[in-house]
Amino acid sequence: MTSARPSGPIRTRDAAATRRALLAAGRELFASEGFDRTTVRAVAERAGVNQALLFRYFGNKEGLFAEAIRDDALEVLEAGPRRDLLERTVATLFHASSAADAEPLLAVLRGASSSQIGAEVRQQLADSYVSAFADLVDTPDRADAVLRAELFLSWLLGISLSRSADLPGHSLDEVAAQAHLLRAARALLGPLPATLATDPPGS
Amino acid sequence: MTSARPSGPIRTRDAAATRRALLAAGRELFASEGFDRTTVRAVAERAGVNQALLFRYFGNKEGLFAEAIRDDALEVLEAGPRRDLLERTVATLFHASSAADAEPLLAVLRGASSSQIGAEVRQQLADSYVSAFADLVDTPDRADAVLRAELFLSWLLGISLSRSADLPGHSLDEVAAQAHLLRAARALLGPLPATLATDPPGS
DNA sequence: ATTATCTATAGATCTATAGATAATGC
DNA sequence: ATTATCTATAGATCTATAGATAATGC
Repeated sequence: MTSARPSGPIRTRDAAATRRALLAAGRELFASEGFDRTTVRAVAERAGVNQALLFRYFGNKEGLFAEAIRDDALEVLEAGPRRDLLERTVATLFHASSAADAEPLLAVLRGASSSQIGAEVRQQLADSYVSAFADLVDTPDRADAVLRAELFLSWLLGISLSRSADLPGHSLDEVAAQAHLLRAARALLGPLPATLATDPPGS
Repeated sequence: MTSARPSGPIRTRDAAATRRALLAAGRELFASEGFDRTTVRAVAERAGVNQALLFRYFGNKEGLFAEAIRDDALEVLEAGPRRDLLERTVATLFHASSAADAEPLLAVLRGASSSQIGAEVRQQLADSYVSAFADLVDTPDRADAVLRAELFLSWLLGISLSRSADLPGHSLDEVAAQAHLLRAARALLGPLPATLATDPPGS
């Protein structure tokens, strides 16, 4: 018998391990390739299991996607105090290559390319992020706060796509990019400048 | 607009008109569906021509895509003074539904989902936009200006995707969204605030 | 006996091509 | 005669399923 290893031998009958391997492989591929360009055979191959098992355990490709992004897509959201959410999210997005932590977030974002895939789960996750970002906006107008948060989430989506496609912007100074993104995000989510605010600057 | 055929049916032998119809149909579908989810049969059907003609005139699907986005993708860039580029681009993006003017821009952006499709043409167009946006940045550091412009283009991509998918953000107040986007874009592309600006390197 | 895994393949696309048909030009 | 258009289909995927095989539990 082989001694137990971290990623474990999959051939041995172990339904739970097979499920986990498929979920992990799915998350990786969905994050880097998007839903459409990820094939079930590629997921199964990466997981080291027969592709028929994907259907046995998840019904279909969309079932795997939904479960893969549901599991821990809120990880970033709950990885620290809400105060640091902006900085933490940006850092996660830009460090996707070094750590696998961003995969659920990326998978959610990239799933957006396929309009009807995992709609309810994806919508729910996107709403969670939008709601959390909206909480950072200091305004009594909730609709406005949500609008700004949605614009920010769109930005994260665009950046993640640009980096995985070969559009410009994937190979540049990441530290500077983070700084610029954070600065603009604060302008987006922060208080309106006095010239645009409803009441004029009193002092 | 969906089936507007200028002069008579396409059945009449007219290679030029057939080409134009395929290009127009391709632009529309590539803009709204992206490259992957657009089928050659759907393009041909929308153009009202036999699908075999697409291959006759453009070689393959990618050939159609490349020619479709090359034709007038720089339209927005050249539709007015560079001074107004930011405002004009944002307005074009948000008014995509009312006018077909944004289709080339959207097609370029959405083509980003498929990493290798029309790579050279797409890269060239993206570079044109990035370069134009970078020109708006008032800094002697060209690399930094390009970086900021790339982040902005990524934002446009994310917004266009969010609006065509069912992610949140597609049905909200567009006037307010434009205002927020412009404000944050100015923070991104504009001069750095004094607190963050450092001494010029090597001064 | 149960069920995790594997083999083999159906069925549905989708891109692309070969060759037939038919409308124009000479 | 040339060539734009159409028919029919090849060939390559890809998702999904039915049923065989083999490892575990009772």
